[in-house]
Amino acid sequence: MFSKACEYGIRAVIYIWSQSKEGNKLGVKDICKEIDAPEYFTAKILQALARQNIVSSTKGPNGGFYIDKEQENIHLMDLVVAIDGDKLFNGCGLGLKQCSATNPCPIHHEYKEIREGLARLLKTKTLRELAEEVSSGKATLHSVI
Amino acid sequence: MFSKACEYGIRAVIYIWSQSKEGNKLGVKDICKEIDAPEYFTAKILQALARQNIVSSTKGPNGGFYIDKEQENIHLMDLVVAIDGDKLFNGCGLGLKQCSATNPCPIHHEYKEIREGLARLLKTKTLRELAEEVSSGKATLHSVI
DNA sequence: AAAATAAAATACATTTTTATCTTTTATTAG
DNA sequence: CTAATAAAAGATAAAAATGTATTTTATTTT
Ligand code: FES
Ligand code: FES
Repeated sequence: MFSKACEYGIRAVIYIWSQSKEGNKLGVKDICKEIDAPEYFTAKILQALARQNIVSSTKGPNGGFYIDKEQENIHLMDLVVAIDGDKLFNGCGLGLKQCSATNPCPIHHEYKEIREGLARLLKTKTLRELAEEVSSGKATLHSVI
Repeated sequence: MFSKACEYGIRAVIYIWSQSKEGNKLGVKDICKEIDAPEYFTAKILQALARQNIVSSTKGPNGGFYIDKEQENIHLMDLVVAIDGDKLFNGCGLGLKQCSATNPCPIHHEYKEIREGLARLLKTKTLRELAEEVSSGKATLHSVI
């Protein structure tokens, strides 16, 4: 469904959110240890997200990634689109060049429902809510194998 | 969502179904022209599907791909799993090593619904139904750009 | 039996995704 | 100001997905 980059990105950002209290910043190493993701690869993803203003970062001692006031109303959808683009939400399930109701593929109507259900989920959930689930212990960002 | 291989495979098999009347067989070239898919790549996919008994084939003159009596009750789900596996239907949306209700990721409950909705769709639809949509002109297997 | 046909198998090539390592730049602490 | 720190940027590499071409095998027609 989502790319690996997107999975790591979501987990990383939720973790940053869950730890982002008054100016507290997190280093890539810490993040990746917590969410069980490859360090250099995840760093690239976070850098791209910082460029797109989904998260904030500063260099130097006590530097790291954090959440800014302006980023407080970001939805999961924004994050996913920033990494994977919007093909998943517009594209045809069977790969036709364009999804269209007037020229539909055989699963268009049903697939559209699924696709829109997913979009609704991602648009509804804020990163704040998801982070809260983790902070409260109701959800986790790494398997406990 | 689905891999390219799976998209081509679904389109190809639906087309074979839509044309499979009394012993009529279809060559890869014809199939790919109709569904606008890369020929050699699609051939591989169809060969794999033939090995897994999702479609039938014979070599030689008048040979090609066709649907056998034994393949008449195949659902779209069988086809998708034969090509892409079942990770999409079991795996965690955020890439945790295992999806589990007792150790859920922050989107587990909602994602599970989406995932199961998709599975329901694929399990409900038979290839016969989908082919009928195409035969009757209600749906198409290639964009009309 | 020979020629023609079309899938099957094999080999190869390209592109995209995922992952790692090194160098540079910005920031802060001392 | 200097040294230490951590992200940013750039270079490489490995793996997987996608795509193409060639050879082999089975089948049928003549
Ligand atoms: S045309 Fe295929 S999903 Fe809309
Ligand atoms: S644990 Fe993530 S979807 Fe179930």
